Amino acid sequence: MADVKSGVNPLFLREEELRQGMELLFYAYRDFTAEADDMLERLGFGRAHHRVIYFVGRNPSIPVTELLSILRITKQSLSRVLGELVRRGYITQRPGLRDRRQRLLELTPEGIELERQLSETQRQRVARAYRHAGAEAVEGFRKVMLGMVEERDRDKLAARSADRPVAVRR
Amino acid sequence: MADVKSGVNPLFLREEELRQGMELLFYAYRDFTAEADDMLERLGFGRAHHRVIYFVGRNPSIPVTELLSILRITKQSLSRVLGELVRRGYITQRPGLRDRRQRLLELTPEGIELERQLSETQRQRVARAYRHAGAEAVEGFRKVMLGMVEERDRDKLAARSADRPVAVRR
DNA sequence: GCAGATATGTCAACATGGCTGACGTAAAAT
DNA sequence: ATTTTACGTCAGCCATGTTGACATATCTGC
Repeated sequence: MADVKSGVNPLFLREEELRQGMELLFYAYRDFTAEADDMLERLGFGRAHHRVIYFVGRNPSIPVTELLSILRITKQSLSRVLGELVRRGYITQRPGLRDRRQRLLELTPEGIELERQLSETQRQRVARAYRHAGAEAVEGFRKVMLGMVEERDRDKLAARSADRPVAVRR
Repeated sequence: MADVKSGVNPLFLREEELRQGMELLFYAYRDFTAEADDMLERLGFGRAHHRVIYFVGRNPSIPVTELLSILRITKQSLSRVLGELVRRGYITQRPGLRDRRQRLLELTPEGIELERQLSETQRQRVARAYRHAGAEAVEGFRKVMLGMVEERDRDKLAARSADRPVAVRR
């Protein structure tokens, strides 16, 4: 009775369902990044620069180590792109007050403007998808996506929907 | 009365909501790929090899051009990884019957086994996220993700959930 | 049947962005 | 006083993306 063709096989359906989810991740990420990549190329930057600009803009005064733990790359890889962004005037570094070993990162006004432009198409893409799918679907999207993320990063992300400061840095 | 702190500003909330969605994409993709990348490295392959193996396994007898249109890379980039996979016995090529210019790609038994191993952790991650979020959330996830994908690829993906062959190739 | 388009492959050269390992300095923590 | 931490830097390697040019086989349209 293992009738594969009729789809009564729950294992087959499950596998198919999971593969569809995997593919959605691939396709969505592919298209999510494509437009910003074009813009970056015209500026002589790459996707790595965008990630740094994005997360510095999102976490003003972030120390280097924390940025590394978000990006999950080595400090050498980061310092290459970070150095360019600092030299070209998009990011500034200042020593931490409590811990003067730290270099706290901030976007300059130019950095803020660049971040805004770069993320604009991406925000629009997400906005469009949210609008078409509806509020309930968005809740489901968040739940599932959060479940894909490593546990140690979940709180940080889940907190984002609340209307309160997520972290306090001085 | 533009009280930013109290969150009554709908623009602020919307922006925050969208940025959270963007970050979910980044974090989920980062963690979705990490485990398989480790396994690939041990085999002397990279993520690009995985993508090729995955989509060839998913679309048996796929011609090269179609694979290129899925991956959105140049044929030179593809031919490098594809060549290695063919040489190392994970993929076979055979001429198309209707169009003998085509090289239709198939996984060998070794390729099927490798694909299974590589995707196993990813399937588990998706399965876990689906299980914890529930069926309704999964529907929402699908809707939103589909809305992020370029329109021309949506049909192909949406059809996947149905229990019928998606394409017929000979 | 010929001309042009298409599917594929290949070569050379280059850029981006990962990685490792080694080493150095300043400041904090014990 | 020593060790640990935060950060930076140098040199070099590898994977994977790019462009442009060119070759071959085959298909399609007139």
